[in-house]
Amino acid sequence: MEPRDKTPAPAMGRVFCLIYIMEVNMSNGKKERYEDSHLYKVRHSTAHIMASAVLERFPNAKIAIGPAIDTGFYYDFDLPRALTPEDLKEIEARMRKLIKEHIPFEKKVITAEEGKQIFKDQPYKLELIEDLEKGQFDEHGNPVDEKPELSIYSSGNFIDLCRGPHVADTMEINPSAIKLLNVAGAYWRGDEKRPMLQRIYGTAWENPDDLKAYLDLLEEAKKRDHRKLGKELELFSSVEEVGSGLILWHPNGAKTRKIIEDYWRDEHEKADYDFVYTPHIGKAQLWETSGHLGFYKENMYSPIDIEGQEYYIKPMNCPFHVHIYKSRIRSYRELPVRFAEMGTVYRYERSGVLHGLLRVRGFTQDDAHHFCSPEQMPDEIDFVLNFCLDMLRAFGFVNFSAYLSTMPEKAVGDPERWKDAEAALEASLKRAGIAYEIDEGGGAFYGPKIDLKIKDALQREWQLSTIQFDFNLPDKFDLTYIGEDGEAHRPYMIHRALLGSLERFFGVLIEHYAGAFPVWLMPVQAMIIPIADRHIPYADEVYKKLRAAGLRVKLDDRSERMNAKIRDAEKQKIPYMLIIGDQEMENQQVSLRLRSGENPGVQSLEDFLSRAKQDIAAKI
RNA sequence: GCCCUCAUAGCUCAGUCGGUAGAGCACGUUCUUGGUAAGAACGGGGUCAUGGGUUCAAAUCCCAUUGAGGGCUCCA
Repeated sequence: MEPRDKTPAPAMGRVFCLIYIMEVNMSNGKKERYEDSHLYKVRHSTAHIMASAVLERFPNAKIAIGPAIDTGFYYDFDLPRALTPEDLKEIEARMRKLIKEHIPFEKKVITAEEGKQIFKDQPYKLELIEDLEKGQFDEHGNPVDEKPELSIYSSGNFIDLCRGPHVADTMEINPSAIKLLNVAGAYWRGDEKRPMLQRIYGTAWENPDDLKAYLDLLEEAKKRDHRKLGKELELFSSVEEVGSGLILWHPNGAKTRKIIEDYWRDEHEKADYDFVYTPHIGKAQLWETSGHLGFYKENMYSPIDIEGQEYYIKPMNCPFHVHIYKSRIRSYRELPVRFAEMGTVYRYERSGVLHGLLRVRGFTQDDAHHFCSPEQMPDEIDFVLNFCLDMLRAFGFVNFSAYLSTMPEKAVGDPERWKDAEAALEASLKRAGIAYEIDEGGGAFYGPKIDLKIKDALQREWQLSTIQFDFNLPDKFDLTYIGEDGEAHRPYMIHRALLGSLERFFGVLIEHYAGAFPVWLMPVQAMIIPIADRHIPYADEVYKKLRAAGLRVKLDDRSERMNAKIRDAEKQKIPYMLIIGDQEMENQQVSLRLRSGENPGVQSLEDFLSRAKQDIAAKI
């Protein structure tokens, strides 16, 4: 099956942070851990300065925690009223003023008693002290082994319970390299049952140039936002009347989706997958057996009554594929069996988590289930991992990393099989040369897994693919194959999604290419632009020839100026513009302009076609 | 689901102190027939998200609902 912890909604993954800094380059060319870097101290210290500024403005504010994060820092406050953008400006101005006062940061080790006295008006700090006193949790609520030393840092009038480290003095903070970004709600200690605090996010860098580079990157990310481009390029929409998290694919998006699906199908065909189709609903009993009603019910929609029987809309495809496997006796000779399906599933997601194409309620997984013998398992993993990487590479993703999640405390299945499976997964990752981290105990209860992450053009990481073992469903559905020995054996089952879901994959694709997809994926590949009406008959001839040659081409015969037509085509990111005027008509040529603004110029139709075909074949 | 913010023409947005609406783009018509990123004129288009309330009067103030955005939580 594909229980809850496999696939959050649309697609196995989430956006990680914008720039994921693991290491920082130092002036001597060496690298150091981010947590040990000066920048980390700068950010953490800037968070304190911010808290100090907030307390000046709201003397009764209750302060919670304020760590450095990958691209800056935040601090959580309990305030008498909601913060406004004006407040942020004001706070930021005060911070600059404070920084320029060259305030030193001073550390002092204290006892819990002293701490309780110092923070007697700060309930959140008192709670932290009590937890630290018990030696159980650090300031982020993470469990700790030893009873830690309590320390406070003071900077000017501001005192905070803090482990540090900090800069020695605000001189080390460049007041022109900080900026407050936004306010958001955040639960105290991330617990939705506890009070909602106001979190101020800010960013801080070593110098104004770095700050500017970061803000530019945020700008660039905004420009690439798939929701914005989806509207501009008429790729998809979702409307209130239909329902949130439900996607309408418009003709342009549908065209690209079909190309993706066709390619996917061809590759699976070549790789010995068998395609299957399965229904959108299934009886309650099916989901009872699979365990979904036990473990996944909160993500499933209410049942439908059909002649007194309960049916559920499918949140996953696995039980259906399992039944196809089960439809007759299987021999070891036909293993591995691979069933693939673009399966559309529906999952309940809380309204607040929905996000464009990246987190939706109805989506199509590029799903498949492999059934193999234990002996075949290492090869099968190798195969599926490489198949996955090739698939992603075809769409222009070349940087990968992975998480390998191993057996959790609560797990089904024989620990020996877990070990085998984990070893096979790890060996495959090594052979494929993928950098991976091990998430110890992070596997699903039914099997270990590999989650693959890709890096996009802005170096943002996205998790799309997942390859998972399942020791649960073969047992639940009593799957067998007849071995050489004539006995029934339990097959291994792997499920995998390469693109994740078409919705999410398309969203990532849009952002990766900023809508300017490679030619083979573009809904419209070439726009023919006649300069004057008298060129339309020849332009139409060109149009027909290119269409006949298999190019997706359009003719712009509006009574507009050529410049306007070029502008519109560029805005639609159409790769080739073929301009046709008197010269071209006379010599049976076209004048080629690219969406990059490059102008290869006048050429024969044949030359253009062979160029286009080359680009399409090269997937550029 | 929770906190905050938002919802005005197909799109992007303006609309002051409460006095029943504007721009640009897009669209339509006409003119224009041009050489590598916006030619011109005219025109159509709005129950100001929905439902209540306050008020002589609501796009504007209040409440609820729906949807969206930034986060949190969930997903892991």
